[in-house]
Amino acid sequence: MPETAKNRLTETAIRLFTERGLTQVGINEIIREADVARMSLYNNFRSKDDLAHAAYTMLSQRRLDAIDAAIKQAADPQSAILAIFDLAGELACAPSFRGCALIALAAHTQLDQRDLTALIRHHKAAVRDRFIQLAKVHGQTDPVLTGRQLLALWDGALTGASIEGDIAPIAAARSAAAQLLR
Amino acid sequence: MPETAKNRLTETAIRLFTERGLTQVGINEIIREADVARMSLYNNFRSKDDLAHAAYTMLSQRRLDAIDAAIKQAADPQSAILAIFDLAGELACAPSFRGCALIALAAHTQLDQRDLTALIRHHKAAVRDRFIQLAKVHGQTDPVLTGRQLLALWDGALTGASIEGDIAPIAAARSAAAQLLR
DNA sequence: CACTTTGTAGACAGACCAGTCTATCTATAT
DNA sequence: ATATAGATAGACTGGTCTGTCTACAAAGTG
Repeated sequence: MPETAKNRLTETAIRLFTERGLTQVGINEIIREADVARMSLYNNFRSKDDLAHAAYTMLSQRRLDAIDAAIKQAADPQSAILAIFDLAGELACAPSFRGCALIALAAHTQLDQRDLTALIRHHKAAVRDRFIQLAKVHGQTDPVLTGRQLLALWDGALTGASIEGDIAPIAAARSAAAQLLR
Repeated sequence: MPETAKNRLTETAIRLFTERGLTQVGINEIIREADVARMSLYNNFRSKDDLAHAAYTMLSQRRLDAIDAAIKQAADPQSAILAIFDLAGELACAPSFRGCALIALAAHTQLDQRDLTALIRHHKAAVRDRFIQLAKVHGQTDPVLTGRQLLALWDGALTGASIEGDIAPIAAARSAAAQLLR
């Protein structure tokens, strides 16, 4: 990936938005941190929301890629599901961890920001579909229900770990996932 | 409760902060909706953060009171836990439902707002303690772990319902709670 | 009546915000 | 050599934000 102004902007936006949230980061800070001129932002993106859409899209894709990589490495569906929760544990170990950035984004978006709302829904649906698929292969009688249960545990684990500043909620959610698969 | 300016401010702040989040509501809107003069805010509260602290404290207490009422009405620990998830379902039916206001607050607070951060932690610890107590009375071998699992389901349920605009995540979390208690 | 409390209306300061515009610079490709 | 495309710095507009200040009004209490 070349070091273009556009890429520096997107990467910086991902980092700052993840750390503090969409509405708590101004474009002045973004262009300063990205070491880019103000007009380079508006030549590459229509608006701050447009940059946010690009940044959160990339963020979502990377998170899904990490989940898919964890699934691929696992020997069976059950260990794949547990590996996904281990991934949450790794994320939570970063000092700047502030929970799931997409959940935080949901708390920052207004109802009229349809594109961002759709992005959040799409991301959560994608994670849910992976859980459902794994539950199905694992032989659950109602894989859709189990998938939804696992997603609730996942979201609750990341949220709880962020609030408490501890990975105990993730460990608990992981064990609950294992119990649900028995 | 008398109709003082202070009470109108607190109630209005609770409503607006719950609907849109701390940083998305300005004091101009609050004083307009509360039908109160600007100085009545600053005569009763030191700052916007001070008003927020009062509003979210009351909000947290009301949520805990509702949980305690649901517990009291239930015949046994298991049905008490399920009743708490039914409470989530009722909350999610409100047209202005936007998920757990304390989780949203966590997404809006900066690291230097210690009072608000402590309030969020305290609230989640209080909910967790109720789950732990119920798990204990229900005879779980590791009630602290079960309590943490139930809290993760609760947080994930409210978050999921808010994002999807549907109570399916709450129903799934409720069924997962029932499974964990078996 | 005098005094205090509580509230009101609105101007104002100082900071920050997103987004526009201009003028200049630089590299590359023709 | 020149044209083009991308980048830069920074002024500027119009708006919003929190918080302060002043001057005034109503209402209860001694």
